[in-house]
Amino acid sequence: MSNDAPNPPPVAPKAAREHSPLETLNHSASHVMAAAVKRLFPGAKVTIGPAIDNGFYYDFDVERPFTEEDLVAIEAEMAKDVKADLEFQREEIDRDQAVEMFRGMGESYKVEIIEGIPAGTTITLYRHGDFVDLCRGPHVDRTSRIKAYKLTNVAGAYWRGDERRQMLQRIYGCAFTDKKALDEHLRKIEEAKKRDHRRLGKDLDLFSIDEDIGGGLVLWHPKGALTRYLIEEFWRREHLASGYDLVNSPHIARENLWQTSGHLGWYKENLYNGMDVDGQQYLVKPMNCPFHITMFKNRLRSYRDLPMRWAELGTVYRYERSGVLHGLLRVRGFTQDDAHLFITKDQLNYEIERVTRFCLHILRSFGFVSFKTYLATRPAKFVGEVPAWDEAEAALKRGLDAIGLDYEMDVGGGAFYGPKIDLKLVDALDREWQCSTIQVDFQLPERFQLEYVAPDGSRQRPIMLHRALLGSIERFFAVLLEHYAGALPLWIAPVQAKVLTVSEKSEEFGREVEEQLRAAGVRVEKDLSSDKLGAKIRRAQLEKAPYMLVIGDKEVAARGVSPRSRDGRQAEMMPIDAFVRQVLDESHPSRS
RNA sequence: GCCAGCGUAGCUCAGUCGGUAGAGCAGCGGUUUCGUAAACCGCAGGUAACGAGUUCGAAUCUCGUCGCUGGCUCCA
Repeated sequence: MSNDAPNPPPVAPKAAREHSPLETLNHSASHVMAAAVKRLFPGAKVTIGPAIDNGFYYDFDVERPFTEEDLVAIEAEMAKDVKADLEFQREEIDRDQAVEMFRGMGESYKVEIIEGIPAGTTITLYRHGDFVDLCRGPHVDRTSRIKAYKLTNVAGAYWRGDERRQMLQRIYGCAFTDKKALDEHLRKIEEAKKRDHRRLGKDLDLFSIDEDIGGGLVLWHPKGALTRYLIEEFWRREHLASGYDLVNSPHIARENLWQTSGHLGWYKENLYNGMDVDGQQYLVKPMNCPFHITMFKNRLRSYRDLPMRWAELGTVYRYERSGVLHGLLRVRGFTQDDAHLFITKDQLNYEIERVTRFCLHILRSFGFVSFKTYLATRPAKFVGEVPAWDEAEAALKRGLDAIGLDYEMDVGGGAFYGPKIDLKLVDALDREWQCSTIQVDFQLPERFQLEYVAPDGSRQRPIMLHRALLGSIERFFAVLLEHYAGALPLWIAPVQAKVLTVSEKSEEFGREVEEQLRAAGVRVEKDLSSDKLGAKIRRAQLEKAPYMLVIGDKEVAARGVSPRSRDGRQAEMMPIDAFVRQVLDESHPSRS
């Protein structure tokens, strides 16, 4: 295994955060939009309107929600400002004056924002035409810079992201310096739609979510289940080879356990109602850790036993609010590729580095090459002692540094029980996906009074690391589908080769080829229908079969196969066993 | 959960002003036996998500419920 070999940094170091020209343009476009909205809806109150990853938005407090027609009208109204080529003027103003001014305008949200800024601070305003907005800037110099833009959708959003506060109406849009760039952006959105794992799941017959089963509960169809099996087999093999032990735990446990673990307190909103078993309350598990911990406590542990690395593909159930469910990416029942490491304090550094390397190895095996790493630190609400937190954060930092992984700080983003490393995958469309997480936990060893016997005979408390590499099989599968647009790598493709007969005359040999391939361990299907070859190819192509084996008179005569790959490449005719060798040879994880 | 939009055949979608449901693909049966992205003919398939209301009459208008989609909040 190459787990411990140093790996090159997967991503280039990121420059300090600053405003890109496109961000500035988008931000300016949001001002132009706000101006248009104020003209069309004089009663609307403005709030905030930043540039975001792929565009901008602006939140308004309005009498009634915007409609699609409103968006068209607002877009047209914006054109007036763009055409008028207005200048963006920066102004500085005293804080108290600013409060006065916005109060006079009836812009109560702006007043609230400014009142949150310390007294005596100079406030900057940006003005174009008659519209003035509290804003740090920067902006483009003139409205005519906004050559191409589109308002894409409207959505509700809470003021300051707080669901107890006013629901505002958010309009999303995007702006570009020319029409071509806008069209390119819209094309990308179309491309993303084609890759949507929900679409692919249906088209490729991989999985479904049925309302009769329940939202967020996944049915894995034969082909999806086969790929899942292949992923899991690989995962188990790699874990065993990497010093993990595999464990298994049940789906429910007595309420007591969740009382001790603390889930009944701080995780209550995600728990399903319990069930009565012989007068005892049982709960469906939302996490696997208490089971592994209980296993740890099953006997007295020695420092010689540590580190213990226990891994389980553990299926958990968590209540998620109906509005957040999304295909396989956000579900209510899912299988975590979980593991818990019980270690001594001295082992913390090494184990963090080791598990991070292992994580990269696993992810790279699936063909991901680009990652974004975040070090999430102590949140406002936390348990434990500050020195212990600092120590754990330092250990995580050292682990990342030792590997040479570039990372960003996610200040206050840690779990309440410990800091963590979040590793996000960057996919073929440059989107980030949260899958892997490596967390230090001081809390549970404490709550469960975990102990091991140290060399001096004293009882010591171990530290726990929680980690999931793929995150959940469901989410990871979705990311794989979107990354590969459904064309899964050969080693996890549910069907590796499809036998396509040209006519009935080649049917017998077609069956023979299928049987031979299957017997040799190739995942194969046949299409003996009376359709013409073109139709069979088309079907196999849409099914994203890696190899198509056309069987016609020539192949029958030569007792060979002519593989066509899904990228359209046509190989020379070869004997069946040569093709088998080729498939088996190519069917492996990406080298990492 | 909240805001908005949507829900018509397995899938993708039409359906005028409220007048009693339609296409393509898929499925099934037949014909065809064909060489690299869709052969032809036929058949079947719908309590219009569900429930109530308005109306002589509802896929169409109204209300409620459920579900989905895009966001918000939360997150593997």
